[in-house]
Amino acid sequence: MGKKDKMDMTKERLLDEAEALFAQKGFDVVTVREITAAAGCNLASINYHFGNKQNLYIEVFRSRWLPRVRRIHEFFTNSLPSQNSCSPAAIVQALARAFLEGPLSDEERQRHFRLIVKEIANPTTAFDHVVTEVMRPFFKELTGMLRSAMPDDQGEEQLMLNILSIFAMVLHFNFARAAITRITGREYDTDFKARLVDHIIKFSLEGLGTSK
Amino acid sequence: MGKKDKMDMTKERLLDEAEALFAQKGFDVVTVREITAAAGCNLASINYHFGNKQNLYIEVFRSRWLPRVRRIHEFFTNSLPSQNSCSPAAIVQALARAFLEGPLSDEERQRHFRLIVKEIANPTTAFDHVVTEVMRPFFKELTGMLRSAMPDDQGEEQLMLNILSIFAMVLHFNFARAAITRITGREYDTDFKARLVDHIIKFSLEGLGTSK
DNA sequence: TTGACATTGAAACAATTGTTTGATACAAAC
DNA sequence: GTTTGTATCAAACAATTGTTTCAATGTCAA
Repeated sequence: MGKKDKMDMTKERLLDEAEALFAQKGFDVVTVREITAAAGCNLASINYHFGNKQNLYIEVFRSRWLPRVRRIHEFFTNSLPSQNSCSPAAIVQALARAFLEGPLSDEERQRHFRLIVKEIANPTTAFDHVVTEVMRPFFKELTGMLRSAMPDDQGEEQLMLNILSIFAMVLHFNFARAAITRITGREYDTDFKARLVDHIIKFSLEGLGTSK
Repeated sequence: MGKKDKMDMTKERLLDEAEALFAQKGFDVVTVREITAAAGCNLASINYHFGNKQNLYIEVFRSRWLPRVRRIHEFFTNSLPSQNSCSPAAIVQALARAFLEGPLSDEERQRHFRLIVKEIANPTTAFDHVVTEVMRPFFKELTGMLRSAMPDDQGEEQLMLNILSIFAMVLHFNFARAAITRITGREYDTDFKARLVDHIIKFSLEGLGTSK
């Protein structure tokens, strides 16, 4: 095994373990000792490969989060019946499915949403990249699609609120797992998750007010 | 001014400033030096009055968060047209109004939701109290009300998901302020907030599927 | 006024944090 | 085989953390 490979392996392991821990506990709670121990490498390796802890965090978003959301977007686009002029129902369904049962594994999805929810709660510099590179463009794309799809033309603000509401539910049911389980007594088993997807799609569609 | 008053003042100030800071930054990021400085008292006062930092956090929930959610609940009950057998629309409207334009000031509300969202994201022992004392009972009450109010009797699970979805939106639009502003470019001014209340009520009602 | 008690204050404490250092191991280039 | 450069390692670093200590202060009861 070449030296280059070994270095890459360490770097990749660090990114993987760091993302998992950051998503689970948040940036400040996780220690570099925790990450390096999980990655099975030396304490100094984070500073060697990434400069400092903050840069590692940024790099997690750049090399893990962004590619993943691009995969989701691709899945969404491919799920649409036709490239332009779909029904609102088709758009919402493709959207919810892409995020909830798209290309991500269950563990991946949980990591993905927990990470971004922490950023939404307390935005850091990482959020700037995410907003400008992914969120704002995707948001514009969606409003454009929905505007031409909705029968009665709603205002820009109404469209915006509708999309935000759909994302609100997708985010909520993913990041509030533990709480929902404790409040309702319902476990997040395969059954319940499938039920959730159906519910979110149905609730969102009705919420749009175009399902009738 | 008596000694007792002064002591109470310090304790109250500590609780106020602690809640504001915990809501803003989260438990681990906030330092006891930050809190005591904001409260204008000595570094040791937290340990003197509350034993340790963790107890202060618990006490914030007991003496600030719980009373506030009881006020909201009272507001909700009083807003209902009649004590039993209301329409789903009336229930949802009273619910959303109680949380979004109820007895809480705007700043209070933001603190309130940011605090509980952090607990939902990463539950501590404080969450146990909240779940058993407030959430689960309120949840049961709501399902009971809605069950008898809904025309077609939906399953327990369906009712549960509907209520969770409403809370998902209430929580989301309160805690994701900064993110929403950055994504959409829309400020959280009086206008927008009023618009939000209307939207959440409408979206939720449609989502319930009983507005037709 | 005196003594007991509760609160505040400044300083120090031990533990943990992210980061830096210099030695070591090792693969590729000459 | 020597040199060069990179990655890893144990150890130490300076800074910050929550907590403790003990003297000083002020209040109320006797």
